[in-house]
Amino acid sequence: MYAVKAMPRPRSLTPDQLADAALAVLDRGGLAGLTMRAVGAQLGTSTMGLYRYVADREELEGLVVERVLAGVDVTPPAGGPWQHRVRVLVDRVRAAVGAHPAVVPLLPAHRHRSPGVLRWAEAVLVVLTEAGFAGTRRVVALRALLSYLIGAIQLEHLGPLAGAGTAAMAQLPRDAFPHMAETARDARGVGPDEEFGGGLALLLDGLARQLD
Amino acid sequence: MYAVKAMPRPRSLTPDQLADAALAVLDRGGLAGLTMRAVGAQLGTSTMGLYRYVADREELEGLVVERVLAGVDVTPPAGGPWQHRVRVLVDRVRAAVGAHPAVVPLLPAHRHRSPGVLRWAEAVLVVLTEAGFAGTRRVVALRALLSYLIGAIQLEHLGPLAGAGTAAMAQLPRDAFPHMAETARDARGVGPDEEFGGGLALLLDGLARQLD
DNA sequence: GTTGTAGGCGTACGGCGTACTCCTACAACC
DNA sequence: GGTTGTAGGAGTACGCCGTACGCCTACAAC
Repeated sequence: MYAVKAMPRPRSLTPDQLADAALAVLDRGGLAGLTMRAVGAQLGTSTMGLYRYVADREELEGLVVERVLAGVDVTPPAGGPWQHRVRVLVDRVRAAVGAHPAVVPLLPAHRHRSPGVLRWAEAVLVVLTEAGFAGTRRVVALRALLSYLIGAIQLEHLGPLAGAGTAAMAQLPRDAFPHMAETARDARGVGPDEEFGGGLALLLDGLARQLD
Repeated sequence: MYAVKAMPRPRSLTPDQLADAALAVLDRGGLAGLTMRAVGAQLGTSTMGLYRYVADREELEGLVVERVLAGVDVTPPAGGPWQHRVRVLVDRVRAAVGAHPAVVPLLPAHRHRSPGVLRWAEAVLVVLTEAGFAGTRRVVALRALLSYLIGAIQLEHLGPLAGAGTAAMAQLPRDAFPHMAETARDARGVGPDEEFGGGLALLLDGLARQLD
């Protein structure tokens, strides 16, 4: 090992500061507003200075996703039936994302390299394992929960049941879309929590049936 | 009604041609390659000529999504138990998207204004209604199926179980992620069809339990 | 023919991500 | 405390992107 001849100038930003700044920009201006220039300005530094910390914009997005997910408590809930414990873990993610809706489009692409997601998944697996799942069933259970979570979050924020889409559906020609029109009218009484929780309950019921 | 004094030059492109060209570009170069210039070149026309047919790039993306979804047969399967009928409808969407994986990132944003999705949803509702679902339950059932479908498709194409993510998970430190490491090893024996079908089966089981 | 409308095309602008170059601050050594 | 080497910081510039705008032209209706 060679002797170190000189140590460079120390870094003036922490990754956390960078992530915070990027998240602030994202919250303020949406995904389209999340540009290298905007984040640089937010930090009071030059645009290109960011590249000392991230390789490219994609990595910056990853930091933002991680920042949002870092707010999720991944300690498995202590007591109660396993369905309740899973639901709590799932709801925590939904709540964290709900606090920063603009990250929703970033989730699918950055999910699989997020340490936060790994820790969360480990917690879910703890609960599932204690409930009696193992092997292929456990694999499928985790993936199904993750699929539903990702999909439902996107539906909720990119096309909410209470949104214009449902209103338009309610006015579809009744002859061509009889059930859609009726269902859209029924949907007016269903809130986002009820919708999300109801779908999750279906999945959990399906899982419970496997344990019999 | 006033007499028409002159009729303009007729259109030289059909929306179908435009959608086909855009889909070809997307299949060839991925989402990043889908640019107005590239689609113009594909059609042998100028870039700006496209704006005679679409208001902006977003509308072009919508055409592509619609084109892919147009390949989905939305006639409800005739016989068999309702679970099977739903599964067939869901699988058709998965197959259509699987033929053009690059559209996956476009699905969430364009789903809610796609006539193809409306027709598909109507078909699912027909089956659900005949199975005995109505009111809020029917609403939640449809949204849950859609959530799972959207989420599972994205997981499948943006972070497949057979991909690098799972391999990396299998090598996680066993002390910090005991269940993840084990589950990742278990996952090596689970194919994409088994994964998708297994998760869907959980949802359908949960729905079946509601009917009792 | 003549006419009026809309299609086709090219130019140009602002904004993006980012490669590259220069200058500078600073920890480690004598 | 001066010297030195390294990496940080800032700025410039380039090649993309989407798209606003204006000119010319093809063509159906009269």
